[in-house]
Amino acid sequence: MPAHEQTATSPDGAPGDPGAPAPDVTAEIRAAIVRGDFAPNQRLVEADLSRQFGVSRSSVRSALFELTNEGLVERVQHRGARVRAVTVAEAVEISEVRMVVEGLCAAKAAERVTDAEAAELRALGEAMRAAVAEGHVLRYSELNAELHRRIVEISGQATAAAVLERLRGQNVRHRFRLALVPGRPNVSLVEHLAIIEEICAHAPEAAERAARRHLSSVIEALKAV
Amino acid sequence: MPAHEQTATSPDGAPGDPGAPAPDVTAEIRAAIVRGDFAPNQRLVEADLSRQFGVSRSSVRSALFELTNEGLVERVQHRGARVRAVTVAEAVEISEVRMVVEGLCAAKAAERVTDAEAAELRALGEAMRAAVAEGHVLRYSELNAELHRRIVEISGQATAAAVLERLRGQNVRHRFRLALVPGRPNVSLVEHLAIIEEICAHAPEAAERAARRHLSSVIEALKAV
DNA sequence: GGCGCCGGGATCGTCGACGATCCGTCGACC
DNA sequence: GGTCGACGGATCGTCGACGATCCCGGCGCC
Repeated sequence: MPAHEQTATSPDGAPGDPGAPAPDVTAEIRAAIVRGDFAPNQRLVEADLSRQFGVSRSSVRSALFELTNEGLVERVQHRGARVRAVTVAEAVEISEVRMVVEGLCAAKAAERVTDAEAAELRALGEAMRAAVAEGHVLRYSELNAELHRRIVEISGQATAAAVLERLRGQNVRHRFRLALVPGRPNVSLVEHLAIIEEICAHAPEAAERAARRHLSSVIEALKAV
Repeated sequence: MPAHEQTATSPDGAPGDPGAPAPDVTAEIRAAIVRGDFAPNQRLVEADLSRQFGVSRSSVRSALFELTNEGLVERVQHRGARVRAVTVAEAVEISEVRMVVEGLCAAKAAERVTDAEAAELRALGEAMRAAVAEGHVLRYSELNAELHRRIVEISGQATAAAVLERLRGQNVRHRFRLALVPGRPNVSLVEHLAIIEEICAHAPEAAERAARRHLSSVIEALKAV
């Protein structure tokens, strides 16, 4: 029955199976934007996307709303949606907010971290060190995201987590570019290790300072590009 | 032609004028929640709201989505929406995030504030002082919101502004209760004046500390209730 | 020749109906 | 008597169609 297989991810003109649990169009469009299939400032016409993904216009519409308040899409009344182009200035602003909120999370994490979690963080740090040593930029980037995510998790701040989640999605593009700057991973690594150490030492204020120092360095690097 | 007039605000069973520019249902529901017409945890059934406000279910649906990511409404797949009840613990979390973000804004405002804006802030401070002296709690509360908003505006941080806007909406209820604590306005007033002074003195770090001190005090007051 | 007005096309906002999913309840079986 | 499974009501998610709004181009007028 190979002929019956259906590529749920392929955006062809499939008739759309009414029985299927509606594959998440939001996720698909988001992925397409992050991946670069939809260029910045490209218009996103509801009817087109509707045909392209094989779902109704309502679904596309709702997806575009969701992506709008994730900050990936811009909408103007009666004038449609387009992929949001995040300028460097905006990326800096976003990172500034991230700086203070992640600082808060680092402080809270330092207060609440358990021994098991501390060990986990240290293991992450070692993995990052290894990735940098071996020049695995992509791997390092993943671990980076993982570390930030894990710290927020340990902090137990649901509100901050939601805020950061949204902010982070907006400058995936700039983040990419940043990881490729020569020498950048080394600087970044040291800062990350410092954050880990302060959290494991249950030093809230020092952890906050370390987190802010790190993001501050990210901001400088952003400005330099 | 007085008979043709239509009370756009009255949520009766009017047939709904298709020519009308669709009064913003989102705003109406939001107002109803903030005002207390819809109690916390009350179920918000799309069909009911649809009849109640005289718009189609799709419009109500879209409004509920918007309110959901403003944090005023909770939604569960296939199980409907209800008014979100913000616990004290959540209100504290929200205020903690506000603390660091408003701290950032205060610092940026201190860097960018012009003389005209400084004068405006000082005038606001005086108005607040007068309101407290005369016991105008409501007036003070309004000026309070105005001050915070203005500082963010001066800071020029659009991202931070958006984040704060959303956070602020979520604990309107708790904010109300707080203003009524005896002696609270006096404490709050002093802190506000300190923020204003540091901003006007172009002292970013001091301004950030003052803003954090203020929010920190708000958090303590929240916990005490 | 430049400016303002007006139609055509494209696109969005709104609507009511259909199918799918979930919860509560009743009945049967162990 | 307790537990499991099936039925029914309620509610949500999705769909395609209609009307409204906006931009773009051509035409007339100054």
